[in-house]
Amino acid sequence: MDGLDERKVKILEAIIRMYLDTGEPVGSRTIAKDTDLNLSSATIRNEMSDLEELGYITAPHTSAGRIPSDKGYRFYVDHLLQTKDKEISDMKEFVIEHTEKMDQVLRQVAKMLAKTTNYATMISSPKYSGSKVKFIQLSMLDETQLLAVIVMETNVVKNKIIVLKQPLDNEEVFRLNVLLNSTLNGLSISEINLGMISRLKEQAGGHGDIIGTVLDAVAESIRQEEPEIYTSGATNIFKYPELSDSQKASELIYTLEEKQQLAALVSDSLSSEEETGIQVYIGNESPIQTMKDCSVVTATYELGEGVKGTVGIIGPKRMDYEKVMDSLKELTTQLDGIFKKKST
Amino acid sequence: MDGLDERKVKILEAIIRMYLDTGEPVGSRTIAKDTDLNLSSATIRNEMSDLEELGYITAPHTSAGRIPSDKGYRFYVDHLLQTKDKEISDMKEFVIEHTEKMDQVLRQVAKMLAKTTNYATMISSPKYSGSKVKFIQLSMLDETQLLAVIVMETNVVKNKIIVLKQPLDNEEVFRLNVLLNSTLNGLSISEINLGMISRLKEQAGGHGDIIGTVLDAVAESIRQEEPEIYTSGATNIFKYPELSDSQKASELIYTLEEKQQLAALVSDSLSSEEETGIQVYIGNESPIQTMKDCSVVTATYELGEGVKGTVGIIGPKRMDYEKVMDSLKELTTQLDGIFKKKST
DNA sequence: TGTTAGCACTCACTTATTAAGAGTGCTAAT
DNA sequence: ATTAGCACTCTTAATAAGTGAGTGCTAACA
Repeated sequence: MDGLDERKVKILEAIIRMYLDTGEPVGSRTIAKDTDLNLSSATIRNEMSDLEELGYITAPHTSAGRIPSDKGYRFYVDHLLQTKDKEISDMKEFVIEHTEKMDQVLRQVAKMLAKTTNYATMISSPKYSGSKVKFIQLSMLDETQLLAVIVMETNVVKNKIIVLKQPLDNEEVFRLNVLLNSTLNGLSISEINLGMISRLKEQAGGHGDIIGTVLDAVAESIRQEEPEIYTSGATNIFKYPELSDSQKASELIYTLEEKQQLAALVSDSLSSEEETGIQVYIGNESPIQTMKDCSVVTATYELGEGVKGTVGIIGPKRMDYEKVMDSLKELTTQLDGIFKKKST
Repeated sequence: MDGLDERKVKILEAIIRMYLDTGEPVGSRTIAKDTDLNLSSATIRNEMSDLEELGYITAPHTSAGRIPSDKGYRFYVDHLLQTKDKEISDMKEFVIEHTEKMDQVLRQVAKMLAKTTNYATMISSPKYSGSKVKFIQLSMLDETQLLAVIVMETNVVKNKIIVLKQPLDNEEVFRLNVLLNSTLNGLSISEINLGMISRLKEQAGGHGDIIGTVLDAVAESIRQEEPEIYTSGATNIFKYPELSDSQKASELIYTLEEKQQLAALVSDSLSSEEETGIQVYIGNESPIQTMKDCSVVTATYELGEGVKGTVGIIGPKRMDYEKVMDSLKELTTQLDGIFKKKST
């Protein structure tokens, strides 16, 4: 197993466990005492020396204990950590009442997660990639304003107010409504092609510009827009001395506040084909430079038919991986519940 | 003038100006040199001693220079600062296409402002207090789902999906639409009373529950909901050493992240009857405890007919009040432009 | 009487020195 | 192979000394 005998593994695990707990480098004596190996500190030292040579641990300076390296953490996560594999409930059905409501749920989720884990958190809104048009309706608000309401199959509702140069009478509005619905119903954006658009405009008889604007709104609703990302608990990083010096904290919080860079994390996480949907980035494994001193654990949640989003936890490398991964699994199932309730 | 002769005022001003610039306590020699008073440092010292006694400045310790006290800053803002009074454009007309779009504009504004000022910023979404119903429309999405679209006079659009036990036929939907529009059109929430509601339900003939849900949605649209607050540039506070120790930074950023407490600031600022709409909170004058080491400058923007919001800048006490106040004035006029453009 | 030069004094901040402690690596004995 | 012992290293905390900016006071001056 990667050049490690059983004893080395035990020692490595002990080192990591302790370090996770205290955040302090751990020395040979501590290990000798707190482990059931019944070895002297000297022996442990020898083993530690080996482990260092193999790259699993490093010493911050000559006479401190050792701390896990990225490789060490990686080993821990991959081999040592066996989470109690809770059954992941299959979430299939869901209805979303409102995009706005969705907002609040996600915000709340991020907040709760931050509070319970004591780490910084992020959550991306689900990506409605292949979503289809369910219903379109135009109505005149007053002489110059036309309201377009577009409902997608996922029940995402989009509104757009179009300012007209001259009013449309009721009959025309009705005609356009029929035209739009009969043509676009059940189509996803990839199925709406140029030919169809020009045909539509033609049939609209002089109101081609309106059709154009409406179609733009439709496109906007369906488009692979970069998903919204919500963060919370940024200030939790101050709880970990190794991250809270002015420089690092500032950078970190900035990336959390700006959100933009987090998109890389989201798409990376979404594109991965992990069975469990959980992904762990340790230090430089993360696509985000400013997080090189952190670990990031992400999970994918899925609300049926390819509608996916990402939840993530950002903390120090010595984060409690076990707890975090469990929380995330738990959460994904809870999300199911939340969205189901929203549909009634 | 508050027990200050002209010379004292000049010295006080010099102290504040310098301190704003450097963030360091300023001593008598510096003043003696950098001022056109042609006095020796000893004289300045005497005057400074007086100023300290009067409470305008304090010494952080025996042998440092002096820094302005809250009272000193207050004097500066009230008497010494005469901003070039740019004409505040009267913003009357406006149209808002989308609540969602609104989001983005506000977010963007906060961001820009943070970038140009190098302080943390916040902006509250406008409060549509007395807004009236312009248009209501119900439509069936499928057998069980009814979509209610509510448009307010400010062009805020609200959607609500109502799940039905049994389908409504087109005729009934039409009837309900007419009923709702003819009854509610042009009314604000305070004008929709219980009598009207029960009458409506009665006329709805068996669909009272639907009316109820729709009315709830209407109420939700108009309600004095606490406005959304957007913040940006939280990490700017790290640029000011006096705010960036772990403890203070954490607290500050937390209040910015949580937003909730900022509501106090918004309502305080909105309720004030300052002529210019600009409000300055120095240190403990702010309603928010965690900002006792900061100053906050807020401005009210108004988009016609009592629709108001607040923009704020949060920085160290030694913030560049002049620049900040100008920026805010400038911004309020710009906001006008932005919202006007959105309407075309 | 207001202003100024001079001087002793204070106090934060910097740098150097020292001491203590934790931990390692190596060697020699078991 | 394991372990005890010991010299060595390096961080951290504590202490000391020096520096310099700045003050407050006093006495002289215009």
